[in-house]
Amino acid sequence: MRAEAKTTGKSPADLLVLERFLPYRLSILSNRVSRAIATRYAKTFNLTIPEWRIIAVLGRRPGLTAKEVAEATEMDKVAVSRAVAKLVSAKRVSADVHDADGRAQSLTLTAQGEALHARIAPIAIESERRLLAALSMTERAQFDALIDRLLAAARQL
Amino acid sequence: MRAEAKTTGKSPADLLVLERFLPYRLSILSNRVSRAIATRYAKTFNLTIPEWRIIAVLGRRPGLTAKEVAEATEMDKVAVSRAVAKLVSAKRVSADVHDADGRAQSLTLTAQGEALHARIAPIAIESERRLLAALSMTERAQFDALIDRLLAAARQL
DNA sequence: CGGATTTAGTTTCATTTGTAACCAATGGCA
DNA sequence: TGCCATTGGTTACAAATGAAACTAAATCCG
Repeated sequence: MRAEAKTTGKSPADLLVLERFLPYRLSILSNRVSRAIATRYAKTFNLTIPEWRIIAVLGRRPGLTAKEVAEATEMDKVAVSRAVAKLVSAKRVSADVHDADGRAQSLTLTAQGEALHARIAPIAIESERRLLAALSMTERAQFDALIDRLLAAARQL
Repeated sequence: MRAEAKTTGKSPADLLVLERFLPYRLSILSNRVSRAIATRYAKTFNLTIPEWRIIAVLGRRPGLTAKEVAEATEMDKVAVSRAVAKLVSAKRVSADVHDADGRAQSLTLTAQGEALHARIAPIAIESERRLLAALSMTERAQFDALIDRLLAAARQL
């Protein structure tokens, strides 16, 4: 077979434009959003994103173990361990030995943690609302559904 | 989209469900996709994501300076500096003093870099295609447009 | 010109993050 | 029982990342 021209004449399949490449775009979008939110929480509450996630999940589901928190937040267990340690030492979360398993710990928000949760939840909702203000209601629903599908697809990449 | 039943005492505005929180979902999606792709490139080509981005952008736009690369890839200049250093020492990129500015460098792919680019581009396109296989053509277009809008919105968060 | 200011890129140092090894409690199961 | 593989969680170490200080070249402007 005849060799193709060296630098020109790329076939469409080979044309990679970073700015249009979905994984790249997702990364940029996620970073922009996360950074905006993270700096806000860091300044106001001295809270990192992993800590924030743990507060959020314990707020709705008290008594989870570290492992369950890891599953619920999709963080790995080391990250959870570290964030929990900080939260415990800040008296925002209490860790009690689990009834049925001496290794596991039952994690719950302390009163302080509850108070914090009550303050951050509305802010989170508000941030999301501000971002989504760029879309109509129908578009939001569409987007949400599409993200769901992609999340599932991405699981088995 | 389903209406939330008010079964807890909390008002809707305060109800934060991590799994449905868009910034969280975006982060998870982006991570899954990036991780899948990154491990593949790491194994096959010994290439990190920042390096990969630089190769991608120089492939289409040779002669950019580090600063321009930073802008094009949305990475900060430190990250670019480090990745470029690795690429240069691996002889994948060459950095020549810029004609008009002695501080700047003109970055181009070497022959090796070109060859690498020619190999990774189709793989990238293919990965993206596999992910997007979960969506119909119309949905892809929709999604893409929505991401564009959110990217713009996220810029001024 | 020539000093002050800005800009391109690098280096340094502190933090964060990821991987693997580790410890201790548990659950099989012979 | 008692041994061994498994599991929940932590620790240790290495690599990646980010912020700020730094070098050197360019620009501004008297």
